[in-house]
Amino acid sequence: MKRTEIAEILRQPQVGTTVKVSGWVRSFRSNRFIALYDGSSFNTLQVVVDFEKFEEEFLKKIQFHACISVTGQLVESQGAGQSVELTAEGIELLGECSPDDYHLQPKNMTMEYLREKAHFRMRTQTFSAVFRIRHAVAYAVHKYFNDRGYYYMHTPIVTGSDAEGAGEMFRVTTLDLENLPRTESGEIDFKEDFFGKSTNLTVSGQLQGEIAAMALGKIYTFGPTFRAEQSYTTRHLAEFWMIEPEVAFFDIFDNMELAEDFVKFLIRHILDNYPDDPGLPRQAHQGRGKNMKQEDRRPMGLVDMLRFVVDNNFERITYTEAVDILRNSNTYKKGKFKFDVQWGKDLQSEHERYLVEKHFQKPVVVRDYPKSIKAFYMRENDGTEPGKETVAAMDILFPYIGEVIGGSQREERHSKLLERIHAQGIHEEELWWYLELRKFGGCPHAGFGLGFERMVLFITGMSNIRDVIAFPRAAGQAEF
RNA sequence: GCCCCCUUAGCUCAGUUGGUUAGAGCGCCGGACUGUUAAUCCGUAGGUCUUUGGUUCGAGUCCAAAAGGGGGCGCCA
Repeated sequence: MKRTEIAEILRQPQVGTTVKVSGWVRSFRSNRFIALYDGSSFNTLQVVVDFEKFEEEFLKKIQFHACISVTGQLVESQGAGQSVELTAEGIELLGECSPDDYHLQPKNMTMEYLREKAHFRMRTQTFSAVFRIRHAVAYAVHKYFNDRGYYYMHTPIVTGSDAEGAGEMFRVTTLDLENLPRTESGEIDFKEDFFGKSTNLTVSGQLQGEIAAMALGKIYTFGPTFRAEQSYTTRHLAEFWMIEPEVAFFDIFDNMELAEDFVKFLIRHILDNYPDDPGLPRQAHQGRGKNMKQEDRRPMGLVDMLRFVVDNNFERITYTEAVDILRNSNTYKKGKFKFDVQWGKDLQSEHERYLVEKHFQKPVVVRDYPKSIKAFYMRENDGTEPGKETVAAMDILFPYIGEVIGGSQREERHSKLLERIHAQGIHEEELWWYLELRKFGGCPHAGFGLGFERMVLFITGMSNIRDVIAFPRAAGQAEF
């Protein structure tokens, strides 16, 4: 007999029919009621067992997270809590799960404990919900761009450029580390390496994305990204997924509009299509308050906060305005910021959090940052005071998770770009192709990067980014 | 890279100013019950207090180092 997924049974219960379901045991109550889930739904199907029909020894093996197949008749439930249930006629034990040495238990376990048991944590209600939502957000990303005529580009994972402008890179090599080939002058001879040159894992698909935008007009990338930073925070990973749209003829304002609309679409997609799933992460989200300092607690429930973000316009300010707001704040005047606020210095997390959580109490888009603190490819703004040059960069700051998007209008003027490449000590030969884009049929364009896991973190209300990716890679951590 | 915190039963935790035999809840195991919703009730077992070294008459408790974990900062998405 062919098995039916639990989601299908719950969606359109055919009372009176005989069905076969397969799944894992979430609980076995009263030696009579099995709560069975198979991943197709957030909900379980109640299987009713007449214990006199089965061997006692057999029923004892139906334990927490054991895997079984059940054949039986769907009937209307006599109990409260579910409308239909399955009367078990035959049960097949597919996989035992002895609680003696099994890692999980039907009780609250800490996120830290489950992180160490990543091969089982998706079986919990919280993590299965998180990964269903993760899927849904990924789907929404593609839907959003596809519906608007964007093309999905696959940019390379291995890059020969070490000037992508976004942090430390992981080296990719097939050289024998015990016996490195050397040039006459004693340096490592990368001509002997697999690609005939030094290569790394990508830190951004943006530069190649720009190539595509200069031909296809509107593109986006969505792929793995690698940064070898020693970041020990709840919002950094060494391997994460990033979405990077790049659009020809866009300026910084078009870019901000796209970013806001896009992010709201993602959240709305989850609110509209997954009304059940946010439930458990929401509990996690509110429960986390227990060990938190008062000032760090979230005042709103998760769904309320998601609605709030979707229903309000993001606040838009310039970097210069942000500095003014911060310097005029009571927090600043009382000397309560750890770091000084000064035009020309980058905003610190505490400053961003003040703007978002205290001052505006909604997502904030900050633009026009000082040229000196931003990447070489960002377009220099016209008409700024000498010494106060800015670039058309923008960051979108969210409550609790900070920067979720970073983007800019790109410098499309060849001479300006070359100037900045030189000023930052980058070898222009590295970027010859990037420079040529400005020489031959270039145009104004803009784009941004959205940290996928940060978005999922925000939407699920989880508190550590390592809990929204199945197998987190971070400094000192690559198990599973 | 810098700073802080944690490590006691399978899990989550308590353990007073250093003082006899280290406790609880849940889980496991055994039993009872059988229309339950993390079922309930009764009972049993379960600990080299992360490791190493030190202080002390005496260390789960104090000190130092190591290992593992968590958090903050920086870097950013």
